[in-house]
Amino acid sequence: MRTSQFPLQTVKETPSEAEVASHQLMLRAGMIRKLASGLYTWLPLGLRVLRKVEGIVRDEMNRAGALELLMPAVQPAELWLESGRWEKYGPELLRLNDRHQREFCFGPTHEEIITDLARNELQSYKQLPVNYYQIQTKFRDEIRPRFGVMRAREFLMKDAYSFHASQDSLQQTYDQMYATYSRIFERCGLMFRAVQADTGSIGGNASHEFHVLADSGEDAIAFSTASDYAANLELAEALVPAGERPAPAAEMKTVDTPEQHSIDEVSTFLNTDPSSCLKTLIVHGTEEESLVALVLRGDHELNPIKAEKLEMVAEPLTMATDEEIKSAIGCSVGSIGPVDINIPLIADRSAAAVADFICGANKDGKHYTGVNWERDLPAPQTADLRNVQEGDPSPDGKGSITIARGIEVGHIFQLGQRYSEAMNATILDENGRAQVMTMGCYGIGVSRVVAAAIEQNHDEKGIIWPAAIAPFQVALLPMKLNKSHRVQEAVEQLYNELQDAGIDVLLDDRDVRPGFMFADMELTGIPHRIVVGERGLDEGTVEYRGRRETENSMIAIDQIVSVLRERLSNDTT
RNA sequence: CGGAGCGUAGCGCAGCUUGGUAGCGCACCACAAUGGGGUUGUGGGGGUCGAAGGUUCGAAUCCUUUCGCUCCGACCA
Repeated sequence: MRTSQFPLQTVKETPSEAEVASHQLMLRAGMIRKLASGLYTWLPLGLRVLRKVEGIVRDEMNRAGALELLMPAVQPAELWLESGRWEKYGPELLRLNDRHQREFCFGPTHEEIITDLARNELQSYKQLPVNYYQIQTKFRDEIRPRFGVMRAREFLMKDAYSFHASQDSLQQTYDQMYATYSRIFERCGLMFRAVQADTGSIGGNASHEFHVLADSGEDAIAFSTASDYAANLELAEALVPAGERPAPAAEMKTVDTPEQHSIDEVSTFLNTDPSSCLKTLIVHGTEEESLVALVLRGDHELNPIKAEKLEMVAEPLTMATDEEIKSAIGCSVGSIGPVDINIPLIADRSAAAVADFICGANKDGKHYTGVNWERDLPAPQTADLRNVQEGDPSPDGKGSITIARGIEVGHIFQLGQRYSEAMNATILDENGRAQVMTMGCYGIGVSRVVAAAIEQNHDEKGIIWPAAIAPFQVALLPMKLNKSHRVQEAVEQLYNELQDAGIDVLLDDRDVRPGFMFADMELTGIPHRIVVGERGLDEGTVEYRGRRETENSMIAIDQIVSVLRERLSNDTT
């Protein structure tokens, strides 16, 4: 391809709307343009990358024996009513009416459609297992679209759904998809981790998320230093602290703590450590107008997912308002404590293991010190309520926790019979009896992978593509193209040779100054660059530089194609 | 949806407080010079100032309404 035929729509200035690196760079490099909130046009340069990711995904899915199909993006309401999700899915579902006022939605996912297909197409256990997939545009009316195509409303997704006669069979396909996903992200040249995940609203048994590791990622992931344990922070268990709670050593006293509200303020004021303070959070309970007190160690953070799984606690988790707290407990937020509190109380397991602690006295401006469970107040009901922290023991008993950030690009689920049962998707088993099928589902955010790749691989000059998904593998830059016949001849010949070698090459034949070309090629992230100029030609060489390198190397012009071919084959493995 | 902010040329912004010819940089077009890290000069094209209504002799500017977008909190590939 030549830049004269493939214009680079690059811009020097960063559009003000873009917050994160990938969004800024995708706009600046001319990969995408925004049409409206959460809606993007993929320009030719961006589409080349999207198609390459898509190609890898398709290739690996096919290799795993999955069958590609294509379902409609617009779906009739009936099926969603049948599964119960027409009500449940809420405002994120874009609903439409046709000219006859029949109700439809634009598909945010396709469980209903595929289950409907399966119940019609599949009659016998002999047809199982099957794994159908598609690569298709989805729409989710996100509350807050953000970060360009990272969290767009319309996005490209690969979604797969498998059907089984047994849990064993599901487990086999699940394991195979786990391996397939690993291969896909490896081939994309990305650093990623598979982590245990919450099954969330979709429900089901096992679930893993695949995260591209990047400091700007929205999710926190807990890893073990000594094993392959990895879990979403939402899910990672904080273990019961080892050892007995120390015996009380101090007298319980009331102290004045004027204007000291936060744990930091109180612990600094009393010259102690946050870990010896307990904080008490008041949340709404399941019962009408009821409140529940959650007690955590001062240096720990509440995990809302864990909290809202408690029977007593309302889902979704909401904090009580200042007024509710004032009227129920009689003090303001900064002075609440577990002693003599008049609402149900649940303590985090770590908080229950602290002796001689400091806590609010349920009177403004007062705290207690030297408080002890069982002596000064009853031993609490306990639960795992907190986020794990760096340095906590790993839940699998091996090593300790480190925390990294990631971007969720894939998610695999064992759905079980959630949809097949609701929609009566059955097959006949060996005994001729109807049996509800067991399902799995497997998603990859194809357009998000593109953004995540940039988030993980960029520098101050621009994008640095992994070779397998780069829009072009090699940039060919002639110096003084319009002034030098020698350069012209050499570069044309090289261009043809590279193309004949099956290399994706972009020849910059614009009449622009070299600095302009360099800047554009670096911004658009083309991994390999060749400069052809008079200087080199005198010696029979061209200049080569990899996108991550800072120095040129001179390579004989008759060697360059084989050198490149070798580097590219190393890149893609 | 709640809170904050912004809408002026394709992009980045000034002008608004104190009403009076709509500006700057980048990009774009033409010519010339330049030609190995976003070069320079000269000349040029492009804006119903988000929209509607009001106040006024006169509104980008003041008032009201409305739409859109971005950011901070609850969803997910």
